[in-house]
Amino acid sequence: MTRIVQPPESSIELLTRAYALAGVTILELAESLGVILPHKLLHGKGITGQLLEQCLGATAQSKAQPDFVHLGIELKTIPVNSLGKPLESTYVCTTPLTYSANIQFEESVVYQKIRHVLWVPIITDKKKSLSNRRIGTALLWQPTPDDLAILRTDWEEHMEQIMLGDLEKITAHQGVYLQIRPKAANSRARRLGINSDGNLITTLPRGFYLRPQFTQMILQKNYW
DNA sequence: GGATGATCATAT
DNA sequence: ATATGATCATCC
Repeated sequence: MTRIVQPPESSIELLTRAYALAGVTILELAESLGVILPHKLLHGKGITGQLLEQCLGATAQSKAQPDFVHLGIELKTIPVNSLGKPLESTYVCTTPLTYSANIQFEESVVYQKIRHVLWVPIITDKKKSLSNRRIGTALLWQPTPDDLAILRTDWEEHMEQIMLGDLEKITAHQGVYLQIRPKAANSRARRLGINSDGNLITTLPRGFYLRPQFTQMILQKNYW
């Protein structure tokens, strides 16, 4: 998608733009941008996030960088029910599977993406169509020290398992706030990884995700 | 009903 | 081919 909106110059400007979208439906947003919505969300799972990126002036890249690089802010749309409860987990970034060097949590892509997030709730009724989902009140958020302590521990445990070459032992059951799940076109997709003997292997691509319990806590703490 | 593992579209 | 944008589909 082409960018027709200039990037916001400050976090305040970004938040002001986001607030102005509260109450707008996805159909209205799409029409204002001249975008035709897919008839089924199955064939346009990422469209909501892409519409928000476009109208908020995100620096449209597919990189391991926050959406607003100059502000260090990541944009996340999050589907919520009428009570504000998240309906899905939140993808963070690709999980490195050939990891070896000594890297600290604060240097990780996970941290760079999570340290400052503009959450845009999308009020969603899964029985209804994408077009009548409605944008909620945005929240500019940073993790608390307690949040960070848990996220750091989760990340360290995941990365240790990867460094030990235990890729096939990874399961979504692991991690308090941050989990690892498949992130691929399908279950036959393969990426390079390292096994417990230190040899290169191919394995299922994975991504880091935030559990809904965590994002629910974020939203409810900040809206209530 | 909620979580895990699987999947779809697009940009680069 | 891989990363980002996510939600779907099935199992418990």
